[in-house]
Amino acid sequence: MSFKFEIKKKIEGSLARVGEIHTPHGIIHTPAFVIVGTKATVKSLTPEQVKELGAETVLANTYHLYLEPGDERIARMGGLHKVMNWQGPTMTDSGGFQVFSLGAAYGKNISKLTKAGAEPELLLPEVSEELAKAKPAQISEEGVSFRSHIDGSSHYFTPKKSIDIQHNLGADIIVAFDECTSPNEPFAYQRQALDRTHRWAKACLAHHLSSPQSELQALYGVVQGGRFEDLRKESAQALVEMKAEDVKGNVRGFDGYAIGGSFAKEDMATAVAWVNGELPEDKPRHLLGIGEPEDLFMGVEQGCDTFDCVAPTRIARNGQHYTKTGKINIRNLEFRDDLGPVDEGCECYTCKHYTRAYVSHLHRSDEMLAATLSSIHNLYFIVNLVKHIRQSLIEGNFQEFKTEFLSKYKTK
RNA sequence: GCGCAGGUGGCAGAGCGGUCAAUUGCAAUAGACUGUAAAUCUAUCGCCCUAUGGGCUACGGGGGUUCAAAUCCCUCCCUGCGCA
Repeated sequence: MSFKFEIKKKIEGSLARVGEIHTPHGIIHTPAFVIVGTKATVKSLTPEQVKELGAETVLANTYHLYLEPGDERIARMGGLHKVMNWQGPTMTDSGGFQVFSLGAAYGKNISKLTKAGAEPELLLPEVSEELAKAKPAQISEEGVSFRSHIDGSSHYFTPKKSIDIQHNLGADIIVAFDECTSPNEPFAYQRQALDRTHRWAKACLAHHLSSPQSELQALYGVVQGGRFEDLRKESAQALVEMKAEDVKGNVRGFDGYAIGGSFAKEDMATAVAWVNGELPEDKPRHLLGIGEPEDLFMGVEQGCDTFDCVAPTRIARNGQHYTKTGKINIRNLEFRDDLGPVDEGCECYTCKHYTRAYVSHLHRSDEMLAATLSSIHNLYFIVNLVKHIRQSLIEGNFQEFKTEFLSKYKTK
């Protein structure tokens, strides 16, 4: 197995560490931000642009690629790296998040993160059976039935199926099929969902190790448990204990762990800390779907090695840009005649060559280049923020860097 | 000059006697977005106020009919098309 995690430096009195994840397609220098390219493309960017802005790893999605163009077709085309023309490390998500976004969260105002003091109606249990039926994802004990968001056709995912798809896709790091629950679900449901996620994790591990692909691809288990300390810790422990025999007869566990779930923002740091306190030090930890600057500092501090998030590219397409002083929406009137760069002092391609006024114009006129230039900037900002965090850990001035950055960076 | 069709909020374009400060789209002004149902979604969008209510000014100009007119009539101005 060519996958390896090396810790280069541990930070005293903290869960944070600096490391390297070795994959068949290169090294991920951790802490690292993984760029999301759901449908085997980072929206609006070529792989050359992705590489140039400093990204090492790209994450694609099982559910989306299974539907279109089909994982078997991707395999026939030569696999994810080949079709994308991306030579670096890759990950695929399992479709577990779609269990949530197309299931419990469907049609509701809930997402990966819930605002502090979320609306009371979100805390109410599902009342309408009709509404429940309208959801494209329905969970059963064995798996999840989906209706395609593209054409409405029915599909069924099981742990085994998710792993098969991810084997066909061929990413360096793949993820166990899990149920991402809503933070508003009560303990009893979280308990039940967690047991199910664990059974699925076990099935994923066994199926993965029974395939020769396990020599080439690493599998991460996903910790769930909602906002409950005992469930979170139990989840981490349960996954760590899971073992199965691989094709060569070696008994193996997960190659790494991912932390999943939808959080109330104020709960996230504690949940991550609970989990990482339980996970073994020598395995990489990925924090799924998290990536705002303040969250990245938190995640690193609490012992996470990698992160992925759609925010940099999604908000870029909607005109919003990271700057050292907080996010700005370039479409706003105040930037229409602003001849400065998007973020003063930024070394990205966009900031080196274009003005706020021009980027604003591109967004106002819905030009395709708007998405490209803005995504380059935002991805550069976040990828390099995490690189900077890594450097500060190496140099021993993480706290100083964090304090300085966050004192200037305004969140609303 | 004659005939026909039109002139409605920044633009396009509904409405054709009361339920119209006026459908809708675009533009505009903000906001949201955290394992991508997302190049998406939401709000506001005549003026003023003691604002889940009230007042004022408005559908080319002017004048009428009517309890009531963006909607009907007269007239003037303007635009497009056709014919001279």
